[in-house]
Amino acid sequence: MTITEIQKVLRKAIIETAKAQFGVEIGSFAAETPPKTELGDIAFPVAFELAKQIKQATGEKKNPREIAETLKTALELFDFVGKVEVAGAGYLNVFFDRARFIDENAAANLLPNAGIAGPKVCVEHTSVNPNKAAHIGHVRNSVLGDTFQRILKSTGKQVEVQNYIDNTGVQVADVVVGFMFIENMNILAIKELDAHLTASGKSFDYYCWDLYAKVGREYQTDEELKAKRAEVLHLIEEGGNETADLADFVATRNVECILETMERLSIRYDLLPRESEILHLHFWDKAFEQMKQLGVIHYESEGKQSGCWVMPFEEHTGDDENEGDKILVRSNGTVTYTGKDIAYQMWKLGILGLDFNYRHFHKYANGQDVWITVGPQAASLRDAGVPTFGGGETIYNVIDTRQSYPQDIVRKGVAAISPERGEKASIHLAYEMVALSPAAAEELGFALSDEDRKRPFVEMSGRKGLGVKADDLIDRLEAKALAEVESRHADASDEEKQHIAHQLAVGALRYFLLKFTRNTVIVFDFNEALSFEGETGCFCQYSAVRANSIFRKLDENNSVESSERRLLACESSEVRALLNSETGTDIWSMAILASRLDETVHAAATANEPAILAKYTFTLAKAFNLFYHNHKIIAETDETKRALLVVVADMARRSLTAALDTLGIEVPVKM
RNA sequence: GCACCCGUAGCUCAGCUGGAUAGAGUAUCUGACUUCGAAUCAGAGGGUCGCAAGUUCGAAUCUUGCCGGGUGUACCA
Repeated sequence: MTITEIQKVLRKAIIETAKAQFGVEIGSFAAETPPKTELGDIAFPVAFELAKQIKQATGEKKNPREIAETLKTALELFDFVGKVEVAGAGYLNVFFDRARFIDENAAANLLPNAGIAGPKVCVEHTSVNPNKAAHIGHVRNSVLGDTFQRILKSTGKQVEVQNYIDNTGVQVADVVVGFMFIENMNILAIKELDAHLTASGKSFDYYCWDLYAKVGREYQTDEELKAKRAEVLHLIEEGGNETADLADFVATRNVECILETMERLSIRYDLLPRESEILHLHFWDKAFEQMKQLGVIHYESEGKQSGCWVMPFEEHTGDDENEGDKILVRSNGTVTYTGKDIAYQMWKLGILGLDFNYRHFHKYANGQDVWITVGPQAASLRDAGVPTFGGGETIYNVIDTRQSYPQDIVRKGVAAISPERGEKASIHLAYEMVALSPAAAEELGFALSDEDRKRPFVEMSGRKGLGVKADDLIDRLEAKALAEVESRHADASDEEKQHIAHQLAVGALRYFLLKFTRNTVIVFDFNEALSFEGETGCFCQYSAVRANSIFRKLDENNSVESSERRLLACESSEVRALLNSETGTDIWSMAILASRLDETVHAAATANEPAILAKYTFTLAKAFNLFYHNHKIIAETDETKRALLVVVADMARRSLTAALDTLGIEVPVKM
């Protein structure tokens, strides 16, 4: 039995006993992990709550300890329970039958549900405007989304990963304005430039990064240029003209660059839905129709919002008469972003009644395919082995917390159309931004105002060109890791050294972004981000590498065969005695910690919080480091003890490897 | 104005639906490589959990009010 299963059985027993003995119905109650193994494996502080309820129901005053004693007797009947202790004022501390538990879990799958295709869910993340290179703030989004997606898969969900491409928005328009009216380039010239950049080892998205910032600066003084923006935007939205073609090329090239950047971090997608198709396939019209029919939207014929279609949004009341309303269609007849997003979310949930057309976009090195949406003219491409996209049972949108308000409106809009799915089907996975300390911003060569310098942090801005570009940071991490690998494994081939350096860089960056909980603003610090010591991905990888190294040695010596490991499986009195000794408790605490992976992954999925898994992984790595320091596994002369150490070390390394894998971090062969 | 988030060790952060002595990393100081590799390990110092009330067997956690910081609040996307 796994811990989760044991917990379930114990809970049920407590509820039944409480009912039978005290006549009280207790609903949910906490099960916690005691602070130390010496205090037990699962603790239930349930007696306090029961005492209260008994008093309410019968007027009888019972001591929590007394209640706990009664429950203890009931729990001790289970054969997987070693003993139960009543501690403190009424804690119920359950100790497992250690030998039995290890016997059952030693060879078990640590993530029993992984790979089982349950209901389909959609996770949207990244969604970087395709007009520049990705910076570290975008990477936080992608790493969070990708890790969360992996967590969901580990709990048995079928996951579709989407990266929304806003290829017809103002941000793309800005860069297009830059190309057309500052650089005076047409699409041919841009293609030439692209080829030239590629040949000289530079990238298109970096060029756009600078150009975008330049356009932003020019706008401040050049009103004429700013006027071009609306013009260009309109042409892009409309499609079928030279400007739109140019924009499409620019956006697509940036998408390719961003996908490459993300692939460096083992982040991949299944689908790239584009805004251009949402427009051209008239998703909004369909949603609009439904909203009108259902009466969740109404036409304003007078007042400030005269001529607009608005959706009431009661939660947000203010002084303004129309504060509670959200405009979806402007008085000039065009639809707002919120309106388009409602239609898009409906598609994701499979309730729009329209679908995109699709084209194969790219095959990743690992064989995974990524598809992109295409317009109506390519309808014939639909049936050529195209997978089914959208229609998720639940949809997760990884979007930074500053978008909470618009996200809330979109979710309520969708809920108004589909009350049966309600607001629960759509989850905003909000996270705080990655900002720069004023010092770091100046270190990057940015002139700050006196006011900015006094602030706790300054936010990154693509528009201003202020930010740490993802590829730059990965490059720095790889270079630093390579130097370290070089100093330790000078004899390895260059290819191998680079591969290891790459794995370490990915581990460092992913862990760095995951160790903070979502609602913590990360004030970016180069020293911390580039560190390989302490609470880092590298630390966790090191622990796993050492574990593998021990097992490699074991195999070489051939001293411990798998059969010998199974020796432990017989619950001999020897093993029992050992496990209940003081060193045994130490070994046991390693085993039980390694067994908490599944529980932790579920907790992370339920709380929508990948940091929970990251913290666990670090704790596990740390515990294993200590474990192999305290216990000499290969050199252990007592055969029984050695077998036990091997089994437990194996549990730890498999758990650690699986945890790292779920975080998207690989274990190098050496480091 | 209103809404949401944050305030925990010098610094950066955890702390699960209230529970056991509030924990990590880092920095500082002191130890440990003839041992399964020291990107490691051990030890030490370091806390009025922003402030004040309240709820109760029990509060870093829940409620209220203050103080300080952040982010939103468009016929922008």
